[in-house]
Amino acid sequence: MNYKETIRLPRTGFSMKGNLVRKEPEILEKWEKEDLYGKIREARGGAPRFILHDGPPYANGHVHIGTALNKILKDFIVKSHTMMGFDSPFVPGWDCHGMPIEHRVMSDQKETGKRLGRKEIRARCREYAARFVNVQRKEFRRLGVFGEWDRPYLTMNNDYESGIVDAFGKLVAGGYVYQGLRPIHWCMKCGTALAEAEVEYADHTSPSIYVAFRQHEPGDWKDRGIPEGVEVVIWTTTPWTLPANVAVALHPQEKYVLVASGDRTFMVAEKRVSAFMEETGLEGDVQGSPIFSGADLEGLFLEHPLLRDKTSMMIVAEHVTMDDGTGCVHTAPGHGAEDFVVGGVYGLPVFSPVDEEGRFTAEAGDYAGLHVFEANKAIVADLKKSGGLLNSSGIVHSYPHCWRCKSPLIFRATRQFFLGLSRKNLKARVLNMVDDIKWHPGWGYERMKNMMAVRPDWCLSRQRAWGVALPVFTCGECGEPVMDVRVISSVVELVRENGSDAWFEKTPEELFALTGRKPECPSCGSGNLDRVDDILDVWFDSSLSHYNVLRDEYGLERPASVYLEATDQHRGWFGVSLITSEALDLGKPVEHVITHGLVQDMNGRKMSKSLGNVISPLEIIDRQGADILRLWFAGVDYTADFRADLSQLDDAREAYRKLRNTLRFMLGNITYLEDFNFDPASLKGFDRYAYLRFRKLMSFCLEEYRAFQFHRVYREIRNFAVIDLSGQFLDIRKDRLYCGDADSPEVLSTRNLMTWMLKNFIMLLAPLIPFTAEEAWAELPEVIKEGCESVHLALYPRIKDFTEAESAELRSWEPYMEVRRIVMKELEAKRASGEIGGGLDASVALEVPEDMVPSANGEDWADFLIVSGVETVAGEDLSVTVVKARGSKCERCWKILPEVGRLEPADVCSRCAGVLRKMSEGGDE
RNA sequence: GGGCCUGUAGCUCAGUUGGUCAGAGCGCACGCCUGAUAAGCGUGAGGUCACUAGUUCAACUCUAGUCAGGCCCA
Repeated sequence: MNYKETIRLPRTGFSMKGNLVRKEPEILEKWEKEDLYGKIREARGGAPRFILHDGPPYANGHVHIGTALNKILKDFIVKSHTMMGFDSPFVPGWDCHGMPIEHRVMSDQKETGKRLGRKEIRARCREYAARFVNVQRKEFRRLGVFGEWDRPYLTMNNDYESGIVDAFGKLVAGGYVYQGLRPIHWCMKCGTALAEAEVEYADHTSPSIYVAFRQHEPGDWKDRGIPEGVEVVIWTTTPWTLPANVAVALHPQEKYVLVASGDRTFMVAEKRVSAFMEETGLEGDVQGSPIFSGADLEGLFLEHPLLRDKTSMMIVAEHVTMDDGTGCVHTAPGHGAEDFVVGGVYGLPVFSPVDEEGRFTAEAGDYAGLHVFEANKAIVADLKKSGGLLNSSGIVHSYPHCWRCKSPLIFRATRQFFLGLSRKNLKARVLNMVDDIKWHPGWGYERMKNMMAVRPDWCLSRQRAWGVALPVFTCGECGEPVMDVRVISSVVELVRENGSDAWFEKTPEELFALTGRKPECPSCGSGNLDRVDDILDVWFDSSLSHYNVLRDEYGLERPASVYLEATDQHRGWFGVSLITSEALDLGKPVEHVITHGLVQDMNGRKMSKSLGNVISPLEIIDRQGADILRLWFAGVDYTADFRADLSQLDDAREAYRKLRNTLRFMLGNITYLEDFNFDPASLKGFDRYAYLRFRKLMSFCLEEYRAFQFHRVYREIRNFAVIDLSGQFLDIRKDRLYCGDADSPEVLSTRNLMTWMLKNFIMLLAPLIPFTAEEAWAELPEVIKEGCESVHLALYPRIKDFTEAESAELRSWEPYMEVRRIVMKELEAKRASGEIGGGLDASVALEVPEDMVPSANGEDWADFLIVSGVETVAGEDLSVTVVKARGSKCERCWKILPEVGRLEPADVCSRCAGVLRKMSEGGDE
């Protein structure tokens, strides 16, 4: 007879196939329709706060794998902490200003051939940024990330811009802001500064000259053992920068030698001697001694080759190479980026006597009025006359050009506004703040300390259009900067009402009129002020998110609990945020800073379109679903760089399938649950083991969620599903759940235990795979959901630590599990020899220690081993004998037992006969 | 060149303060089951812990260096 109808097979609407691509959008829609996020906020109102403050991604392009990883990790934290009982709001943000967007807009404009004004450019940039905020918002939501998507913070919003101006005013008032010179790429034809992204490199023919510098104060040189009359030789391709020369840089460790040629003696790097003599055509002898290192010469002075009243200092710098030139590098801080940096170290003046059109100013003496490239000839001629010129030729090399007009660029020092890190001991204060923040992983501390310590003053001004206007003036008479705190305060209001555009629409008179005054230069008293039309560095924008966003208006407060960004943000957002927070005297902006690695391809290379190795998260979502992507990310240790390969996605999918099937099986079995009444104390046998194991899993996972170690959560959950549930508990308990007496305490307590585990298991999964967890939650009977309509509203239970007795109890299972392993091997051996098929074909004879004879730690031995029968005897050594089970197969539970055939009905075992009898009496099922 | 980081089975990860720590899951191979079935169960084969040299009675675990790779600077 077929007894299938008399057993409780799993039944559930939770399908085996995920169908995530179809289901996830439906769940998303439901969440939004029912305002789940709002309900979570409401439910956690008044709970302890846990604020993850979002570092703003750039509003350009689609979400790529790196931004997806970042937001998903953030979501893991927010969701897990929400379920741990914290009020954990998430306000996403976007960085909207800056070069990349302006560059895109300008490129589009270049194609149309139209030249746009600033107002138009800004409007188009705003439109562009807004478009991609919308694109990315939709994509982030689709990833299952919860947050205030309808009320994000945008750095281009009036409030935010206004806050930037406000903060800038406070920094001015605090004395942190100063004007100084700094060399930048400059297009003489367009008369504008260029950002790095606007520079194109192309071949260009430049002069190539070798110039000898004479000793200044030869006595000082002699004191260091250098003969009088030795000349130091430099090589340059920009003769016109020689008037701005203030130093000659040597490499500190490289060797420098003397070369006697005719009646002169030159000094060059040992490694460059032959190239130097070959190119200049000079003949001479390299002297074996003396030999100097660059460091030996530091601090000596040379005569300036062109300007009689100036000198040039001997300095050392690591950027000096032995690849070209003489190893002695002409240094003009006004005309080179590296020169500027090393000049800063020595406190050298930034001299740059060149105007916007590339003509020398009066400061250049005889060269005044000459265009710099024309001046090359005059300078070469003068050097020749003075004897300083050793050789002059030409060189074709890669040279920076303007992306717009294609003409060659120069480096030119311009007046810029800086945040002085040495003002009021700011850097030291920030370094102290670093001590006060917790860094995850711990080495983030060292990295931040080291980076902050060598950080130069922060150049805040940019000669661009798309950003927040720098609210300052310069005096038209004396040229001094005018940073008027009262005007800035008024501009704060102006910008709050009208955005930063308003600055550009008003004259200095109008701007001063906001304070009821007339323009006046505090230095010279002139009323003739020029509005500075620079914008602020975009890093300044994002650095102020703590100031603009961690406040009531967003339902947040400072300090935030956590910042979480990729490791490149140590110098970036983390660093600049600390600086402004300290400079504004606000204390630390955050308690914990977490960093994750960058996503690379399988070979550790950066993903880029040109390499064709890009993995798109959107494609994965479209084909597999967001939960698969999330599970993939959950499995990796994000503290290291993440080498992403599509093959790993197969593993994530496999893990998902296993988790899903395990959920499905349990859901299918609790269909028969009537009352949820879970009492751990009433559990018996193997149920106790499963219970203790699950408790251990829970406390482990909650601890790891607290420590932001998601890959450990993932590993434990996955192993638990594979080993403890699928391989052990569910396999062992299948017989009881299917065939046992429905009213028996064994069935009821096992079913309650399983229900309890299932509910908590879904909750553990919820932060990682929020869609699937929600889908499973919906299948749970109302009685056990305790009124939570969504799993994301549920709270993790408090899990008690193990008592000594419980630890001992769990340990007491080890020998039994060992017996089980050995029996499995024996069963396998019998299977291989064809004696048995399934485990129920077998009966096992065990020789075990005396205390193991009565039962498997309170569990029925046969059930524990999933065989038809077990006989135990006490023995010294463990021994396992597997034989074919004797008796007949019970047609209901499929065990082979001797009593089958002797009862009524004749084809079932005694347990099943009893159950059948009861069923027919009770009439149920 | 500097600061910081990474390198354990094909893949993703465990391996507290040096001594049964060379492990897990997946994948793979082989087999079983057919009442979780485009499921489920079992068994098995895979690593000289990037490399080299030290310290030590003992090193994946400590020290130094090398190689490969990453981020940020220069």
